[in-house]
Amino acid sequence: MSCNRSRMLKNIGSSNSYEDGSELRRGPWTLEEDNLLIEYINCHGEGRWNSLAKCAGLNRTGKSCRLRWLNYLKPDIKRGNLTPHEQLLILELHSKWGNRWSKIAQHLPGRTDNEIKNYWRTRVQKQARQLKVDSNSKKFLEAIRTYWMPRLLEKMEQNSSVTSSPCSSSISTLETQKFTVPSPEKPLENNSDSNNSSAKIPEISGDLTPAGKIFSAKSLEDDYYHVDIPTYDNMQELESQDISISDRQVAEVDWFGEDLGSTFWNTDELWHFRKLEEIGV
DNA sequence: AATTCGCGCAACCGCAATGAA
DNA sequence: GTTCATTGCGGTTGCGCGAAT
Repeated sequence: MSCNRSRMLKNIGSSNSYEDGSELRRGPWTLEEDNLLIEYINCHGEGRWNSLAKCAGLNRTGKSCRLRWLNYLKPDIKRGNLTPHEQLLILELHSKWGNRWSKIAQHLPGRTDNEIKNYWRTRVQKQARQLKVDSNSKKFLEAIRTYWMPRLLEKMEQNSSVTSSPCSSSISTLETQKFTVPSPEKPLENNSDSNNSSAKIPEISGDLTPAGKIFSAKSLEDDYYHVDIPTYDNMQELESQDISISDRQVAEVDWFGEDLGSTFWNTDELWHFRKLEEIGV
């Protein structure tokens, strides 16, 4: 929800009472409250949220102040839609750690655990519902690996070719050359044949850029294919590369104008996926 | 034009972990 | 060692908005 939209909310929040009789506010934050919180933290720093709430003149719980600051007001919060790169990272890290939102968020600078959690619930679980499978099931993970991730990599390639950065285009070429996207015509053969390596996310070897390292993957023969989880350090290294800049640029020009979430599974893919289920793959 | 419905997201809640007194 | 306050985390709720009917 945008800041403006937040302020447009008609509900100005309910309230409970403090022991001293003053009102304890709940619900959406007002512009005035935001300003009070920002000014106070700018002067005194964050932490000790309960006393902060009182000293700042906010009739809010410390918890509420902390949440508002961390999820919305903090200066380094990145607003806007998640880039394909970030989405891919979320999918990867979730397959490794599950619902450890805060841990996942640590690897996406500027993104909050709440945002990632919301993304998972609204976008990813929506895909699972469409496929009529549990979002934690092996089948769904397989579908993510087979369809979703290659699409994200395609998107990354498209984005980087638009911006035509030498660095970013080389990265995406490196990745997508080896990443076989099942064609709508022949996905069953590829996916059902365990000896056919074209259905696998292949091992990426050689000298990789930071982005390439992040997404280097082993064969899908493992239940859960391995990815090198980026450390915060190489995320920062990545942030300094052209690829991340171009990602951001693309995001800013409404990359999500096309609803990525709802367009991942076209009719053919859904049909093939259900066929895979029928034959017990 | 009015109503319904689903989605996205900010905010809240409960619980566990941590640390100070 | 115990109690209490604070912090952090994951799950859930509720509301505005826009699309569909």
